[in-house]
Amino acid sequence: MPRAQRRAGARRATQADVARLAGVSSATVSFVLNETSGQSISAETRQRVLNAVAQLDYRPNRTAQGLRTGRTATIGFITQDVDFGAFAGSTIVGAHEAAIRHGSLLLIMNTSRDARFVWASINDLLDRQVDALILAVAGTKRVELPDSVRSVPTVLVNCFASRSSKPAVLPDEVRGGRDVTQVLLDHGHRDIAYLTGVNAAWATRARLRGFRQAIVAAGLDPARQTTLAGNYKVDSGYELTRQLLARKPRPTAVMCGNDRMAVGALVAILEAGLRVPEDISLMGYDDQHGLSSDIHPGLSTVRLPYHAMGRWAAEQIFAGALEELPARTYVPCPLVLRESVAAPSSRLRSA
Amino acid sequence: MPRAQRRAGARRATQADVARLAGVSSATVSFVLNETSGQSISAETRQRVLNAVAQLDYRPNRTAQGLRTGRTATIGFITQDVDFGAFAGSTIVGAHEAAIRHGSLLLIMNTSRDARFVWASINDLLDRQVDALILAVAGTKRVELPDSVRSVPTVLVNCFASRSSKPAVLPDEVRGGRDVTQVLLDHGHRDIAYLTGVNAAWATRARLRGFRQAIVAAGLDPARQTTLAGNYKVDSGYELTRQLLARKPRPTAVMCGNDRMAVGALVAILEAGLRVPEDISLMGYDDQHGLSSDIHPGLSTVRLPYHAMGRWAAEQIFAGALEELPARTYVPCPLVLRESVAAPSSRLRSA
DNA sequence: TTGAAAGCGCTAACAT
DNA sequence: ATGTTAGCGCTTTCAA
Repeated sequence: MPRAQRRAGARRATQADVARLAGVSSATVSFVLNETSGQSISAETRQRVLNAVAQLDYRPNRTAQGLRTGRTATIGFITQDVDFGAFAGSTIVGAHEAAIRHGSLLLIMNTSRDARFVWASINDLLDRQVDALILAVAGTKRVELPDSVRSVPTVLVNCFASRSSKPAVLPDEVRGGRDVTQVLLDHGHRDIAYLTGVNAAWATRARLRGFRQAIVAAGLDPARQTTLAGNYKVDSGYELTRQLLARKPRPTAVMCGNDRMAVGALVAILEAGLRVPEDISLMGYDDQHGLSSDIHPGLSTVRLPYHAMGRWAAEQIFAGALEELPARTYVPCPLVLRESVAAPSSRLRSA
Repeated sequence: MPRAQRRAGARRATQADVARLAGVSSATVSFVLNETSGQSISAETRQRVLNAVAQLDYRPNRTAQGLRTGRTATIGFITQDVDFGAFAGSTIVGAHEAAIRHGSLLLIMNTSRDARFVWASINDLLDRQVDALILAVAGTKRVELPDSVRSVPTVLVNCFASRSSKPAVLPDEVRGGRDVTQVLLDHGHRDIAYLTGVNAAWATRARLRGFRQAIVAAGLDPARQTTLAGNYKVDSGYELTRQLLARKPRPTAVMCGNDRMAVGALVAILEAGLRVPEDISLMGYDDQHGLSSDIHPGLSTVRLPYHAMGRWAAEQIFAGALEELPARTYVPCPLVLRESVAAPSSRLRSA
């Protein structure tokens, strides 16, 4: 019973232990275990080694391997997300999946927004000899990188660097905004109100651009569509929608900067005695877990490709051709259609 | 200019490089940098070393240190959370904060629910010589641990092990349920409906126990209070509340298994032309980010201490007295009071 | 087909 | 007060 042999606290078996038990050299053990190419080991020796490995419950010390080979099979993952919202979580999981598939793990560093802390984190990670770095930032923005990353494969997620040539992956927010608008247009809406998120944000502006593109493409005048500036919170969706409902004619569809604002909008609409989507169509943005899918009626929205971006970042690292990547790669935000959109009601259209 | 000297891809300076430049032995460099006790270094030598370090931008290779000292300053963190809901995220951040404070990092492994994968993950982490393990599980449950963890400091978060003596930290759900109920009782409610979550869950049963304790302590009969079984989704809160509103007299307060159910309840209440909290008081559970705080009116709820549990787990590891800990430690779930609770309206009371 | 030996970058006991 | 040296556990030339 191999397990029974090892008492609590007993030292792990080393390669030397295996070699001794198998009556071979430590090099041979290494050759067998790594199936080193260019080395032929007799079937018999091989079996003896394998038996010894099993008997001692031997597992190579990855730290020692790392020191020797210079590869630690570890990717440093830096986030600036204060509380690991959906963003960092999904991005990590995406990167993690790809990493695992290639036998690597993620060494995670959650840092504040202060650039100095980010730099310190990067250096901490490099001290631990990570093979590559992924830097993920919650709100899309520009970042500064220290010189020390120059020699380390690095991918930026949801951010882009000033003067570095590190490839970045970003959500295609322009297309996201366009797609959301198009859904509404396709249903026959011609009077669409857009309640945007925080104006200063990169994403907000990109989505608004997409909105205008779709409106123009439909032969309508963007200036005649209502756009109101909100702040991505439920309350602002609620307040702005109340304003909207007081107008006449009121819009037949409301597009929100995110799902939370859409929840606020929904409450305001219900309070006014109206129904979604019969009286007013509603679209969110984010596909926030536990919100858009569970609300009544199910909220049509667009998913931010956090998971896909995380996975992409890790995959590029393993593909090993970071230099050939464009400075920015855009990942589409898939539409998630549920029940909150319908054709405008004729009653409202004539109102 | 130290930085300019290092071209891209240039090899990192090693301790030997520093020693050479400072004209001392590599041991001296180590003594200076680690402030090794029992070693006295002349101020002058010390300064020479420090200058060389600065000039070469030297940073010790933590992998090599780890191999030598047997300590990697890394904690393995295992989660079974498929998509890193609020749980894993907050728990990681809590553990991360404590880890950072002690100079350690988190090596993260996200795994499926299958016990074999958990075991494999644990072993992967041990191969990388992590100093300790934290195993965190999303839905409170029992877990099985492999023998290999016996010699490694381990803390369980939100789960407990069968035959191992690893300390566990869990949310005090009984008290949470009791506290929520007490808030309602304190406001004068005597007819409280409890829409529970999934019945099979440990948390659901614990909260229900707390509910009953509070009801009994208030001198009321638990059998006369309505409890309806839901499933933690928005829809079930919506449906059950509709059933509730059809009854007469209808309850003056609704307690929900979680915040998402409370959102469903809110929608049903609004649809029925009633208001929260004027006509009906509402309480959630979880304090789900982006939901409870942003909804209108703000949802009174209880916070699951994910962050606190994660931090606690890491702190115990650094405190280094895991054996002295009780098998289970319960962390309180703080009340978060907002606007969704008021005294029952007299109109309803007499109805 | 296998073994001996050097060495990855560091720490720590032991010399001097 | 500082240097020498022996490893930590592994990979990988080179030799046999």
